[in-house]
Amino acid sequence: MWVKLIMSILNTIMNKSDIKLIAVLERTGGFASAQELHQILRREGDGIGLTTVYRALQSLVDDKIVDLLRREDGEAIYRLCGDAHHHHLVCKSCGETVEIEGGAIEKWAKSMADEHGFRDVGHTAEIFGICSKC
Amino acid sequence: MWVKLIMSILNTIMNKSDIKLIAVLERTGGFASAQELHQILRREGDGIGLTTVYRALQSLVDDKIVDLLRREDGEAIYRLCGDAHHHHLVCKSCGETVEIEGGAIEKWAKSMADEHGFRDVGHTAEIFGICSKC
DNA sequence: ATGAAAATGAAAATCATTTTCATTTTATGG
DNA sequence: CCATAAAATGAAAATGATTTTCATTTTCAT
Repeated sequence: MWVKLIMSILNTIMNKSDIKLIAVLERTGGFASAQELHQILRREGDGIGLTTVYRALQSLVDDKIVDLLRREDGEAIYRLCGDAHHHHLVCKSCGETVEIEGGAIEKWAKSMADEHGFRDVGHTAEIFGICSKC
Repeated sequence: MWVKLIMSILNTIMNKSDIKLIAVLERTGGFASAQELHQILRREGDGIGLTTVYRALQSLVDDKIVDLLRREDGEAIYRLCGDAHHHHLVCKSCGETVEIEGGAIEKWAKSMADEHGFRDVGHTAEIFGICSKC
């Protein structure tokens, strides 16, 4: 009975495809584009359609279960919100990426938001340059 | 004679279209997409083609005369590098944008780059949330 | 089981961006 | 000034991610 109620509530915001996508994102554990996620599922034998992948990702973003970011070429990439929040230092030449800690950014975003009366704020911050090897 | 030499040097990195684009970016003074810049030039009677606008913007980006950023929908937007470097606080609901100062970010980017041996670093940082009116 | 609502996916549509290619403009040496 | 090779241009086609359409399938409550 409780299970049924809880399931019905869950169903109002989530369906099987949503769950599949969450599972893949969890398994791959980082950023991935819709096209990549679709290919992974296909490779695993799931016949899910690309359209459904896009729809599921959209609804997960709407429900704030998944974050949407952009690659440098403009392609959308997704990651589970639950992932430890970090930023990236990317080499423009070889593409090497280092995950870095961004405590300073969190504080900056918070204080700027407060100062201007914004709420529910998120942020993006990436650093790009040339790594020591290049 | 000097003029000729200087012009020939300038011509190796810049042509008339490049200059047109710089002029529009200067006039509009902020971010604009390739399509918008093309429309503005057309409206002003310039018959420049969209292809040329894209090519000019690309070469200006390569020469670090123009910065390339991304709107939330992934569309590329451009601005003159010379513009005072600042960041944005954007309302996800109504789109209102506030320019904010980012001294803390500059320091963070610098120290992270140093720590990991990166050079020639740039960065992007935007904050998005819900403004007081929404 | 049955009908309504939700989910699905194939194919077409969109839209920014890039590529192709034939034409025009520009610069340079004679 | 002229010929010509190189650079620039733009129309149209190609590309690639994303969205929309729409007919079909699945789910679910009755």
